[in-house]
Formats: sequence, C-alpha cells, structure tokens
Amino acid sequence: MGAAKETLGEEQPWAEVSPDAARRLLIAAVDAFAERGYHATTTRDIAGRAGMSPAALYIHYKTKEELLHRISRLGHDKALAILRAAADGEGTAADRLSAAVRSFVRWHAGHHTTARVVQYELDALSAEHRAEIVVLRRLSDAAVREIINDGVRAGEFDVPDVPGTTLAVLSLCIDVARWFDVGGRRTPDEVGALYADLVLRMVGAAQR
Amino acid sequence: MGAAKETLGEEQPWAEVSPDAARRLLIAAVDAFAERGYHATTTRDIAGRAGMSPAALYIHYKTKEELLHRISRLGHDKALAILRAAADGEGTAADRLSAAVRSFVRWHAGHHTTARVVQYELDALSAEHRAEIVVLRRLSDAAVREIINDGVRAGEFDVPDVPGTTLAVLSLCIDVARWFDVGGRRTPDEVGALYADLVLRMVGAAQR
DNA sequence: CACTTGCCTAAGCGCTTGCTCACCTTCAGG
DNA sequence: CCTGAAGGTGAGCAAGCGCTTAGGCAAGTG
Repeated sequence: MGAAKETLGEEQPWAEVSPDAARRLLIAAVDAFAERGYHATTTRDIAGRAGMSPAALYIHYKTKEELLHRISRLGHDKALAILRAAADGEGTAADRLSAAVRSFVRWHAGHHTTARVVQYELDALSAEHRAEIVVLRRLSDAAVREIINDGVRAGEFDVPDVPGTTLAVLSLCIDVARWFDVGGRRTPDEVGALYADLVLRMVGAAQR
Repeated sequence: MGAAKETLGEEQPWAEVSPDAARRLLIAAVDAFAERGYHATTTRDIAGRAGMSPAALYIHYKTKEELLHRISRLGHDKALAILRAAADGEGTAADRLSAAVRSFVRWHAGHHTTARVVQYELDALSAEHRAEIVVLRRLSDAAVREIINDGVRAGEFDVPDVPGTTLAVLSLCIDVARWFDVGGRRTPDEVGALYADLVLRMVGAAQR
C-alpha cells in the first residue's frame, strides 16, 4: 500500500510485459520458480501470489511452460544485451572484459531470482523453446570469446585455452545466481568488482 | 548381460550401499534425478529403471526424499574427502590448491550425474536433512580457505579477499557439474588441469 | 516338516496436478 | 440502452502422483 510506484523513474523490470495482469502473473511465476523450482511450483501457487484464481492464468498464457519460456526468453535477451554492450564498448580488451564481468555479475546478483530461473530451469523447457534459447546462449559465449581473443591478439592477455577459459568465465559469473544471498554481507556491486578482478587474473592481464 | 562386473577391481561407486536391490534403486534414482530433476522424477520411473515394481522402492527407503538424502549425503562425504585429502597433503600451498582443484573438478566432471544431484537439488531436501548437509558444505569451504590462507601467509599467494576468492573457486568447480557433457571434447582430466591453472592465476601464485 | 524372515508384486487409495468450461462483471462505442 | 469484447471466477475433470496394503514365493532354521 503506497509502495505501488517505488523509486519512480528507475528502470522498471518486466515493463515490456503487458497487460498489467499478465505482468503480475509473470512476476509471481519468477518468484515461485526461483524459490521452489519449476516442477515444484503449482499453477495455483502462481495465481495465488498474483492475487487471482487459478483459471486466470490461462487467459494470458497457454500453459505453465509458456510462462517459463517467456521468462527465459526475456532474461536471456537481457543477459546477452549486457554482454554485447560491454563487448562493443570502448577501451582496451581488459577494460571491456572487466566491464562485461562486472555488469554481468551485477545482474546475476541483483536479479538473482530471475537469473536463477533463467540459468537453472532450461531443462524444463520444451524441445523447441530450448533450442531457441540455446541460440542466445551461444551468442553470449561468442561475445565473451570475442573480447578474450582481442586481448590475446593485442598481447594484453596470456590465455593458452581460449574456448576453455571463456567457458570458465561465463560459468563463474552464472553460478553467482545460485549462491548469492540478499541477506549476505556482499552487495551486487562488490561481487561484480571482486569477480572482474579475478577474471583479469585468469586471463593473465597485467595488473595496475 | 555379461557387463555385471565390468573392470573388476576398479573402485566401484556406491559400493557402500547394500543390499544389492537398494543400490540398484539408488543408482536409478541418481540417473533420473540428474536427467529430469528431483521433482520431475516419479517413484515409478526410479523403480522402472531398477527393473522393479513401484512398491519395491518402499521396502528399502521410507520416502522418495530419503533416497535423495542418501545420495546427497554420500556425495557430499565424497566431495569433502577429496578436498580434505588435498588440504592435508604435502607440498606448498600452490601444490595443494592445484591438487584440490584438479581432483575436485575431475570428480564433478567424471561423476557429473551424481554431482548434479548433489549440488543442485539441495532445496528439495527436508529442513533437517538440508541442515545436516549444510554442515558438510561449510567444511568443504573451510578446507579450501585453509589452503588459500596458508598460501597468503607463506607469501605464495596474493589474495585481497580470501573468503570471496574461496567462494569463487568452489563455485567455479561446482558449476562444472552443470555444463560438463560426456559427448563434449574435453575429458575430466583436461578440465581438471585447465581449472587448476586458472585457479592458481586467481590467487596470484607465481607461475613457473 | 512347519514356520519365520526377507524381498517382491498387483492393486489401488486418497490427493494434487495442469487445465477447461460455463458463467459473470465491467466498460467503451453506436 | 443495447451489444460485444476483455478479463475475471467457481467448480470440477481426467490423469498422474507418493505411498500402502494384502498377499506370494523362496530360502534358512528348529
């Protein structure tokens, strides 16, 4: 009550989802999926969290799986956009890799409930939907590999195994969604800074 | 048929589980949980994979959750033993950290089906069982932190944030279970070697 | 031999699941 | 004032769930 429009002007998540009821259902689903997992979440639970009857869900989404797909798609779009923005940015390869890791990790920590669904519920998608998502994931991988390759070519980085290191960097960042705890001592910013430093060390970028 | 005792003499997994029927059920459960997740797996599926009727499961295990708990407990015991063996081993801190990462990663890749259940189905455990497992996880964290602290004290490592780096190292290794693919190009040994190198870089250990 | 014990199955109970259907309300446009 | 679309509800269906029960069979023991 009264918290309807907290910090107005801030980039509101899920703004692209309309109408309002569909967005409320989607947000409820993100919370429920993140908390219990897709298979352990019931459609009644989602509807209940959104303040609606179970049947209301099916006015806006054909199935429970379509809800997951929508969440997964939007989340992957956002994650890819973050990485591409860093890859296409200005500065040295070290600057861009640092920026990529920092913003990517910040998103996984700050939106860890969304990220958890996006990163750990891929198996619950239908074969067609999963195939669509896998394409986006390969693009994310390409964005990071691109930066690392640039750094190697420029002599900034020392990386014996570029594909393997790319995989490790992404894996490290993604797993933040699993362990990050809002009640914990670290802020998303702090984790992002720590991880950016660790990743620069992994690629052998000369420090300071 | 005939494959009953393949490569006899090799350390057989789940040898500590008896009788034979209970072990077959547990192995079937590991496969099913790893493939579909705990909640998406039915007791009929587990029993079917073990070649038994659904009711047979309840002769050996009280509930489906007890099966998960047994798997999780044994897996965490094994994971902790691997880390402790490395932490208590001989050599410099760099030697021990390298050995810890190498063997820990090798286990997560080689037994990625077990590791997936162990690492990603914690939420499906009952509150009491989860509490028991969390203790083991804290001990694993302590083992790694111990090595890193040793390295810092000896001047071998340069680590500004020991708890954060410990978390990142464990996170990196654990996430191998999520992406490792048997059909992929890398063997568990290769991933272990790559990761050991990456982690030594993360802690600033002087290379060669 | 009778009897217990260990291990297994067929059948099915009670409940929850994803999803549907008949119906209701609100409201803009002619 | 009537109409039709949009968005919601209560009740409930068919299927599948975790788990139980009654009973069968083989092996070991007095």
